Amino acid sequence: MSEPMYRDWILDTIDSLRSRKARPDLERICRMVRRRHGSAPEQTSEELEKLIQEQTVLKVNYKGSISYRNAAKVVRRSRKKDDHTTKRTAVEEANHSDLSNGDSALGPIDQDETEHLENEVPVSMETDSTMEEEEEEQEGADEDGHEGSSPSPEGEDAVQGGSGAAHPYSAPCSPSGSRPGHSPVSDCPSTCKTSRRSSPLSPSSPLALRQNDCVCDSAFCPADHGPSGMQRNTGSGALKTIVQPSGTCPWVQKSLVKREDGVRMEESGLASDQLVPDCVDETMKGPDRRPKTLSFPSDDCAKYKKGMDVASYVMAQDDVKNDVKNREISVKKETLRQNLMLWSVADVATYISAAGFPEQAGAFRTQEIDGKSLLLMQRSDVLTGLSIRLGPALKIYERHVKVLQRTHFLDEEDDL
DNA sequence: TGATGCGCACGTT
DNA sequence: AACGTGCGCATCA
Repeated sequence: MSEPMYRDWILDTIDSLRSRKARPDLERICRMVRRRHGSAPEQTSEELEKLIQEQTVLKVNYKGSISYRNAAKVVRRSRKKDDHTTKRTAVEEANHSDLSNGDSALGPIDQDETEHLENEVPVSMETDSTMEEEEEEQEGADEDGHEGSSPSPEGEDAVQGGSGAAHPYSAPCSPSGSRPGHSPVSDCPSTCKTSRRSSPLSPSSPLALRQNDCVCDSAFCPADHGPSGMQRNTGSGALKTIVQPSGTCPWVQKSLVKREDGVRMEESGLASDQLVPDCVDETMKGPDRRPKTLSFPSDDCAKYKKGMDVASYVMAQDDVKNDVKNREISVKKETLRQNLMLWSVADVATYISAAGFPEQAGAFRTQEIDGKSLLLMQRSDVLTGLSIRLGPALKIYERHVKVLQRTHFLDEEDDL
């Protein structure tokens, strides 16, 4: 994790640049940090990368160039409707929903966020891995996309859109299939159903939260998998949020669940639809997006479309989704059980941030809450012991802490 | 010369 | 219409 001091410097710098309407790019950030604090650009760059991995800072490709966003300040423009979340499993909710918190909205992750980032393309680490490809290649899921797969030529260039092209990325993204080799940063156009991509992330991965929803959820693979980022693309413009994986997360094991019917689901129990960092997203996107989250094989999709009205189609998807979710959850639970005790303070903070509470993640970090501590936390600890606002605290406790604890302890009981 | 301020255009919601 | 973003230019130190 990055040092708190650097985090503050960088976030302040990003805020400062934004306030003066200057693009918060690497060059400006490094320059300002050096000027203000005397820190070497290389060091700043390094710390910035860490922040990106922690999702404290979002790296986005906006109008053709890379920009950095203060995740805590990314505001979602539209609120998602809560009802959408109703059907989700507790786990899912935990993961997604909250994202919505006002601030969180910002959270890079949540879908909303992503939405609002519209034009931004998430850039994953230097190279973005494309998630799209993953779909196809998936089997190998891990490897592919991740390590840096390809530089993202288009990623940035693509963006070239600077021209204002409305959707610079659209092309690339589009049908994921369209571009086989593509750029690492692929975006999925809205057309891409989110569901399609399976994410390499492990369900438990905090980061995972964000990704999904995005339409393109890219798989964001934390650490182990190299740069996988979450990408989201709004149909419209091409926004990709980039979330970078953090190298340290234990949860990285990926899990892809493949259904018999061939549908690949994201394992993350976390939400299939949620995010993102993207992302970024917010976890939940509007209702309209939900359907996308689940991907059906094209045939099935066609069937549904033919025989059902939209509502039925959506419901059917939910059913399928739930079914898949249950499977995913079991996988997730195992992963969680194994990893939660191993989560470091940074992992917990990343999780909280990824869940849509970047501002509150710092409190967990400050109080040095690691996986073990998280399991011991009581409601009052979260509500009053972290000095965070009540609203976010309640959401964090009910949707995340409690869920994680429950999942963890239930598993233990099962083992006994 | 570099930092900063800000009008304005653009894109999305 | 409101809002976020950032280019491009003017101004300041």
